[in-house]
Amino acid sequence: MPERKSNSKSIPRPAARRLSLYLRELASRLEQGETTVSSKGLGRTLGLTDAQVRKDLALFGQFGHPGRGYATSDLIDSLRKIMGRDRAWRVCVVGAGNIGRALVSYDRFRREGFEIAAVFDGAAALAGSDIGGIRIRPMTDLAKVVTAEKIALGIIAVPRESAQQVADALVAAGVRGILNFAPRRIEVREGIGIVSVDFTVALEQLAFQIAFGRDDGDAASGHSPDAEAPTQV
Amino acid sequence: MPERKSNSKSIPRPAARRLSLYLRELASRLEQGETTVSSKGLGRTLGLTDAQVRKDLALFGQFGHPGRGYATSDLIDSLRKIMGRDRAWRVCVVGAGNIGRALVSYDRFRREGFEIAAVFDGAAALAGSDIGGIRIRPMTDLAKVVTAEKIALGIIAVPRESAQQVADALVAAGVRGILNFAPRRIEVREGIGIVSVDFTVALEQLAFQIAFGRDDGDAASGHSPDAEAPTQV
DNA sequence: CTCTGTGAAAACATTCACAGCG
DNA sequence: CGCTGTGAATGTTTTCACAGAG
Repeated sequence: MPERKSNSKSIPRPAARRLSLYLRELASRLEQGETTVSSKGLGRTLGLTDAQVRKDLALFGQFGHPGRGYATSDLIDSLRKIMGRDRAWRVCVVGAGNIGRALVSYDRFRREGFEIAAVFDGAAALAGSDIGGIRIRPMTDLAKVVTAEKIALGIIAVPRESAQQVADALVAAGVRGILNFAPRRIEVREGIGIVSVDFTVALEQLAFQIAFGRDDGDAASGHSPDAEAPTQV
Repeated sequence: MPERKSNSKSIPRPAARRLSLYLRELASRLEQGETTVSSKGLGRTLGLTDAQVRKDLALFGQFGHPGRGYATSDLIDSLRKIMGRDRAWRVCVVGAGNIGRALVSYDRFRREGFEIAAVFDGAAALAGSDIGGIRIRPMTDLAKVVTAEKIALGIIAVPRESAQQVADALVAAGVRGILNFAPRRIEVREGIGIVSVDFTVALEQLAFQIAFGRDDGDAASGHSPDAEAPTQV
């Protein structure tokens, strides 16, 4: 087996998750007018130690100012860049059922730079109708539209049975990553990103916390990137 | 600070996540008629090593048969019991917007033993209307209904701004755990379960995988239990 | 020979603790 | 001082590797 190319420094998996939390919290703080934050303050509201926050940020460079903390706005800019959030992502949703429709109507995606550029559904009956002004297209148009609209990410909101097949079609059409809401593991070839969210698993983790009496508070996490050699939720 | 009571043996946090995956995969295999599974076979389809699977299961007892593997049906029963899935859970949804409506219509919850017994929304305008036959009730009825309907879990599907307040109301009403879809960390007192799912964070993890070129495939995970001394997604 | 359960080793992640900057 | 960045220490999770059961 060939050596796996290890990007730059290789980011601890748990750290990658936390980066999103930092970004979300920082945006909130900037809105509150906090122009500067300390690792202690950030860790406090996220339930992490100050050392943890500093270690995570230090993975990508030196963003802080000794004695002063981090400049909120600058740190946001840096993190956005690191996470690929410094540009808009064009997204398509496959499946116009309950979940698909809710996602298409979820305004936050657009505000955060994830623009839903197309919606597909296999049911001929739905083709031509629309969700909040976005037309539902037949699956047969997928490859054509993904290319024409420069769509980089696909969201799977179809039943379990057709999920892998849809994933294959998305990858063949050229998307670079998939967010999967179907309750099964999706396999994609190396180089394609994958994150899964399973609502039932999320509720089950909750039941487990209660039934088993976990006392630690961190842990399960509702979506999981289940990539090439994956774990998934 | 007092010693934290450690339940039974204390389950590795990542293992708790995987338990849900085992259960989901096992159910699928039983349906296919596979009456027996090996740690290797299970690990294979979930992207885990066989040793990992055995270690996880061994945390709770001895379920396997050397030379033979695990009896699918028995293992499912054991895992269901361990995870608190051997009984029905009554759930309420707070927020009748896009996400709330999609969740109420998500049939899989009921099939898996999570029954949505009530839906609440703060907007007076919605009170009285219904979603798939379930009446939307005003927030003022929350405590009364949670008690009367013996609701144990609450799902938060309201905007960020009111999420913590709704969480407090749910806990005060007596729920034992909360599944949060609002994009912020929710604080609950010790003993109350919490898992969060943030769609934007899920997409962001995907963007990160692509932008940063992560090559490992496991990692981020879309929902996170952000309990008392939490981490959250 | 197949496959589990499990100590022991290795890998990984978090926390500590402190030098050094402003 | 307050606060960052970081090696060293500690704690946790995964993998290895094998004894023993069927």
